[in-house]
Amino acid sequence: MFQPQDFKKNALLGLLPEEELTRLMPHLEKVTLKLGQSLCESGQQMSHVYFPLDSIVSLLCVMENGSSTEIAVVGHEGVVGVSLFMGGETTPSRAIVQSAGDAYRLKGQVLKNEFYRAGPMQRLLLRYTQALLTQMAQTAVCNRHHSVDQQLCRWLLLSLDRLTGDELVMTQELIANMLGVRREGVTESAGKLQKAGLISYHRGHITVTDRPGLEARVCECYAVVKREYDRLLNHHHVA
Amino acid sequence: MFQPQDFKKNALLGLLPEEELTRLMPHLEKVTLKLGQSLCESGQQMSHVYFPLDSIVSLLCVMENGSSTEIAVVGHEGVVGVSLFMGGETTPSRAIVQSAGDAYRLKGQVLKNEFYRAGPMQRLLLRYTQALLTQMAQTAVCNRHHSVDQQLCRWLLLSLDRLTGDELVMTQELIANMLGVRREGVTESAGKLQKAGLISYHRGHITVTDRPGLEARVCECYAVVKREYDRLLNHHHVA
DNA sequence: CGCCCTATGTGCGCTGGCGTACAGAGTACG
DNA sequence: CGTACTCTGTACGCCAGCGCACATAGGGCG
Repeated sequence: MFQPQDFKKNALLGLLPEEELTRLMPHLEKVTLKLGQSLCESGQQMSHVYFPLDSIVSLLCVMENGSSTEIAVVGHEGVVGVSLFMGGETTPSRAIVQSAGDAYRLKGQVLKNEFYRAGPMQRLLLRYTQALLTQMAQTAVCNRHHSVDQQLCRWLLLSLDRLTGDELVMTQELIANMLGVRREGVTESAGKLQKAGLISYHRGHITVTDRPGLEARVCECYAVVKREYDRLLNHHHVA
Repeated sequence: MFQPQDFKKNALLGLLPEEELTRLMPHLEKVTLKLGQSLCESGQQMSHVYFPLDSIVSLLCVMENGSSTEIAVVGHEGVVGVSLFMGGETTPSRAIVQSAGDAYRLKGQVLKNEFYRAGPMQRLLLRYTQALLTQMAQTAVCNRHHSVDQQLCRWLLLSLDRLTGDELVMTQELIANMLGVRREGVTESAGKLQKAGLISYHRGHITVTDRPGLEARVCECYAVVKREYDRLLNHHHVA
């Protein structure tokens, strides 16, 4: 069954001109990503790149002692595996599925062939990579200067933007791993948000009940990143 | 006077095949960068990209309240202005000269023309951008998990790698701005390093006297980044 | 139903880094 | 040569987040 609108659930695929998308379609393979699944271990070569539809993937930087920090998050607006077309083939970071869902994947070689045509796909992927750069930079600043409270808000909003509903399936333990803080710290911050009536959660399920409230409480980092994504990835730029 | 070896002080230019370098030469303009000079303000379009020779440029993320954090550092191994060829034209970060010295610069349009030939220059710049990604990611983790002591070591080593001598012209105040910490924190950490005999400093001049000592004390972040730069930017990859 | 495992809540002492304030010491410059 | 400014040292209280320990509670599953 031919479903063009299905591809377009991913913003990058959706921004491709018809010609490019048609060329790629035969190679796009739909897969379901499970919570916690690893798409890429540190330093490992990826066989495919992934275009999430309703799934969310976290890029993590893991340290020798095992503690980790999320450096960026990828959802339907992006692609996992930029190192393949950037030429490095591998990266020192891990890619973990943070929210289960579907994605299209493409064999690395197919993507590279398309990329090296130096057409719309290349321009699009490079713009996306720049957005990713901004996200990482802002994450670095946020880690330095902002409280766990604010970072939790940022994280929730970033996730929400990449989901269809308003519920996240995610334990506080996992959030703590993402943010690189203690689980107890997340418990405390989440408790505040719940008391303030912004979210309600229960054993691994978080429901955002007052998104504007979250936005009022989040640090500027969220808006900076969002603005940059909007600027870099809209239809004006893909002639 | 024709001085091919001069260009090659910058690793990226040095890795270019003769043909590409020859094509660019007429457009490469040598400039002297002064300490504290701004090459790019947040959100501003750059007219040129800069290939540092013996100068060092810091990429900073500035926040609304004015406090800032260095997210990456660029020296003779790289180029300032990746957003020009990545397609975004601007970035939300600032580029400030951290150590005075020379650089070659290239008009934005000339670089883009070369980039869109999709030849060795493009591959090289993309590999460099990936290295930059790694540096930012590692900076984010380091900000989260490591002490000011360790971060100061990392910062000193990163700077040292990009200088010819073993002396940095840099006040503790400026270092604090880079690391996004208090000036007093830097004073304290630098004092420890001096007592340990690793560095000696005096009113804006820091001399590294025991580099192996610094390397023994630095966190893993330094090595991760260095390894990735070495891997991505060596002559094997530019066929 | 009862057991166990997982998720969350809470409390405690500790410490690193913050904000602030101020004191000495170099250095530039009139 | 003296003054003004910059750079560095030090001290104090404060607090966010850490590490640890342990208490509850929900849910799955035999």
